[in-house]
Amino acid sequence: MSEGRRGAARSETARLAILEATAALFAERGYDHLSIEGIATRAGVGKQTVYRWWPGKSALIAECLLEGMLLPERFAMPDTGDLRADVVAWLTEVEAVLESPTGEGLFRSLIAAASENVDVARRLRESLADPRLFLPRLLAARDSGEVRADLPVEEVSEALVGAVMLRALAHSPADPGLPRRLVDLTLGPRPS
Amino acid sequence: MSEGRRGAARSETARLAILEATAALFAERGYDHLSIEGIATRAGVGKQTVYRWWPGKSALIAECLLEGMLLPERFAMPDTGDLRADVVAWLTEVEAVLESPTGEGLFRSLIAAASENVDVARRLRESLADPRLFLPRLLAARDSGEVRADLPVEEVSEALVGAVMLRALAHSPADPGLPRRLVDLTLGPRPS
Amino acid sequence: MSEGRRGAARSETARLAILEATAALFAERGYDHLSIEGIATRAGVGKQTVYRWWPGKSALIAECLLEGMLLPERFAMPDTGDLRADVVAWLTEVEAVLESPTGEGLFRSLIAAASENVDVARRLRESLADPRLFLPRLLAARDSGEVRADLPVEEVSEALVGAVMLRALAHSPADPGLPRRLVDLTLGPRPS
Amino acid sequence: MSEGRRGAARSETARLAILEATAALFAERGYDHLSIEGIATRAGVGKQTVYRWWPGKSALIAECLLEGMLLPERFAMPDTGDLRADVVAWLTEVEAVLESPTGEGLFRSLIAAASENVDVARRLRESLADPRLFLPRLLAARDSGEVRADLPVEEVSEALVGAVMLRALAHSPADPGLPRRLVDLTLGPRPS
DNA sequence: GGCTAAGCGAGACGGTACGTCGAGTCTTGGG
DNA sequence: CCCAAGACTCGACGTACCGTCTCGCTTAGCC
Repeated sequence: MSEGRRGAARSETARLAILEATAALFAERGYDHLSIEGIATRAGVGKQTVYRWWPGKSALIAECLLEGMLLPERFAMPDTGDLRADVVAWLTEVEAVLESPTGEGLFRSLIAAASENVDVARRLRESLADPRLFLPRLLAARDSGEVRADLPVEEVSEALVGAVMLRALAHSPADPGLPRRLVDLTLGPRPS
Repeated sequence: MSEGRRGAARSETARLAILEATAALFAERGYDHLSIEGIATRAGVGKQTVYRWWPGKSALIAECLLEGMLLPERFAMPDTGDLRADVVAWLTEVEAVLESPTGEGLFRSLIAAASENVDVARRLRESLADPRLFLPRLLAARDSGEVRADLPVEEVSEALVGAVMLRALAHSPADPGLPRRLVDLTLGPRPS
Repeated sequence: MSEGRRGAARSETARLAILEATAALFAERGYDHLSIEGIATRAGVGKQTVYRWWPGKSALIAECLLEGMLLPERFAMPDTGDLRADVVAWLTEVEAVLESPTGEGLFRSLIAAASENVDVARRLRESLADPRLFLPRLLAARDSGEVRADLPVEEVSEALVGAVMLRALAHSPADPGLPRRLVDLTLGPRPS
Repeated sequence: MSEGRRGAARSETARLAILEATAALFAERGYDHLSIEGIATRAGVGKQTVYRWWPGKSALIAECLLEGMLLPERFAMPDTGDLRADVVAWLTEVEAVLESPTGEGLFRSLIAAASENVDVARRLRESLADPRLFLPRLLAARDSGEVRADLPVEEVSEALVGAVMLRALAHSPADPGLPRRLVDLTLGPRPS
C-alpha cells in the first residue's frame, strides 16, 4: 500500500516560494531577463532545489500559468446566451490587458516562453480561450442557427487567439473596434 | 558631393559572412542557442565587427529575414484570379514548410526572435503574407463580389497568419484540410 | 551498572562498510576527490551515519590508517641485530611502495590529509617508523657502540621519514642507492 | 621575427592583483579554504581571467611562491664561512617562522598545496634550501675537511628540509635546541 | 607620398548566469 | 536511538557569452 518512499518529503513551502518568485520576476523583467539564479535567491531557496524539480525556466513559467499566477481569471468567456457578444466581451478583456503597460510585455514574454516549451504554448492558449469550453458553445450556436451551419468551428478560436498574438508580437496599437470586427470576420454576419 | 568619410569602407564581405553565419547557426541551433560570439567565429570575423553594425542578435535575424536568408521566397501568394484558391495555395506552402523537420523549429525560433524585436515580428509577418499585397487583393475581391461586401478585410491576414503561428507554437500536427477550412472561415462561403 | 543507553547500538557493519569505502575511494581517486557523499553511497549508508561518528573526511582517513587499511604492515622495521641493515631494509620497502603506481599517489594523498589533520600526520609517521620502536633500537645501538655516542637519536627517524616524504612530494624518481646513503648520512659511518 | 600575436596584451595589473589576492587569502584562510571565486572577487577581476592563465589554485600558489609573495627572503642561508653555523642560522629562522601563529598554518597549507602540485613542491623546497646553493657549500666543506669526506651530500638538504616539514605536519612544538641537533646529525660532529 | 581615420581579425578584460557537485543539516519512516 | 533515504540551503566549481576595450594591421580619401 505504502509508496515505500523514504527521506524527507518535497517542501510545499519551497515550491510555492519558487513559483511566486518566478511570477514576480517574470512580470518585472520579462522572460529573457529571467534567471534561475535570480529566482532561487528571491525565493530564499538553493538553486539545486529549483533544478531538482524543474528542468528550466520555461517549465517554471508553464507551472505558473497552470497555477493561474500570471494571467487573470477573467479571461474566461462569459455565457450570456449571445455568442457574439460573449466573444466580443472576452476579446475586449484581452485587449484591455494587452493595453496595460505591464500586460503588454508580459504577453510577449509568454509568447517567447511558449516558443521554447510546448506546455507553455498549450496552457497559454487555454488561458486565453480553452477550446474545450469554446467548442461546445460554437456547436450549440451552429445548431441554433446563430452561426452558419458549415462554419469550421475548430478553427474559430485558433484564428481569434492567433490574431491577438500576432498583434501583440507586432506591438500593434489597441483598437477599440477590433474585437467586434474579428468576431464579425470569424463568426460571420449575424443571421437576419 | 563626396561623403567626406575617411578610412576604410565597410566590408561587404564581412557583412555577408556574418549574415550567412547567423542564418546557418539559427537554422542549426535555434534562436536562443544563437550567440554573437559563435556567429563571429563562424564568420571568421572579430566580435567588434558585429557589434559595430548591429545592436544584438535579434537585429541580425531581422536583417537575415529581410535578405530572404531564412524563409523561402515561395511564401509569396500567387495571383491566379481566384482569391480563395490563391490563399489556399499560400497556406499549403506554409504548412509544407512547417511540416519539414527543420522548418518547424526554425519557425518557432522566429517567433521567439519576434517576441523581442518588433522589426522581426513585422518582417516575419510580411514574409508570410504582406498586408500591402494582401489588402488590395481583398478589396478587389470585395468589389467584384467574390467575398461579402462587409468583410473586415484588414483582419483577414491577421487571423490567417495568427492561426498558423499559434499552431506552430503548440506543435499542432500538420492537417491537409486546414488551409481550405481556414479560408472558408475567414473569407466565408463562396457566393453562389 | 548498565550504560543506560537506549535504542539501537552502533552498527559495526555500517562502520566497516564506511571505512572500507573510504579506503577504496581514497586509493582510487586520492584525498581531495574524496567526498563524504561518495563514501556514503559506496558504503550503502546514509550520509548522517557518517557524520554521526566522524567529523570529516580527514578523521575517516585517520581511522583507516589506524586500522591498517591504507598502508601495508610490512613497514614495520625488522630486527636482525644489525641496525643499519634493518633501517636500509625498511627504507627499501618504503621505496618499493612509493615506486608502485598506486603507492605514489596514495602517499602524496596521505600527506595532503596529514596537512589538515594532526592525527593523520602522527599516524602516518608511526606507520612508517614508530618512534616508540625506533628509539629503543637507537639507544641500544648507542650503548653498544654501533653508532657514535653523541648521536642525536630523537632526530634520526624525523630526518629519515622527512626525507622520504620530501622526495614523494617532489615526485623524485626512485633511487636504489638512496636507502643506504640516507642511513649512512644519519647514522654515520659504521665504526671500525 | 614578430610573434604574430594579435589582440590586446595580457594585463600585468590583473596578473598582480590576482597573485596578491591569492597570497592574502592563502595567508588568511589556508589552502583548502582558498577559492578561485574568492580570489577573483578580491582581485576585482573576472573568474575567466584567472582560468585563462592558471589551471587551478595550486598553480597560483606555485607562482606566488616563485614571486616570493608567501615566504620571506630571509630563508636564504647566510655564508659566513662556517657551514655548521650557517645551517643552524638558517634552521633557526625557519623555526622562528613556524613558531609564529600565521607561519605555522601557512607552512602546512604549503605542504597541502605541494601534495597536489609538483611545482609547488619543488619551489617550496627551493624556498627553504635551494639545492643549487646548498650543494656547492657542502662540496666545498667536504674538500676543506669541514665535514667527513664520504658524507652523502645530496641527501643533506633533503633530510633537513624533510625533518622540518615532518615536524610542521605533526604540529611538533618549537624546540630551541633542534637546529643544532639536526645539524649535528646530518653533518656529523665537527672534526677536531 | 605621407597623414590620418576608420575598418578589420584577434583576443583580453570585468561580469552574469549557467548547470553540477558536494558540504553539512534536517526530516521521514522503519527496525 | 540507529539507520537508509533523500530534500534542504549554501558555496564553489569550471564554462559560455555578454558587451567593451585594446592591439597591430590594412585600406582609402585628403593634403
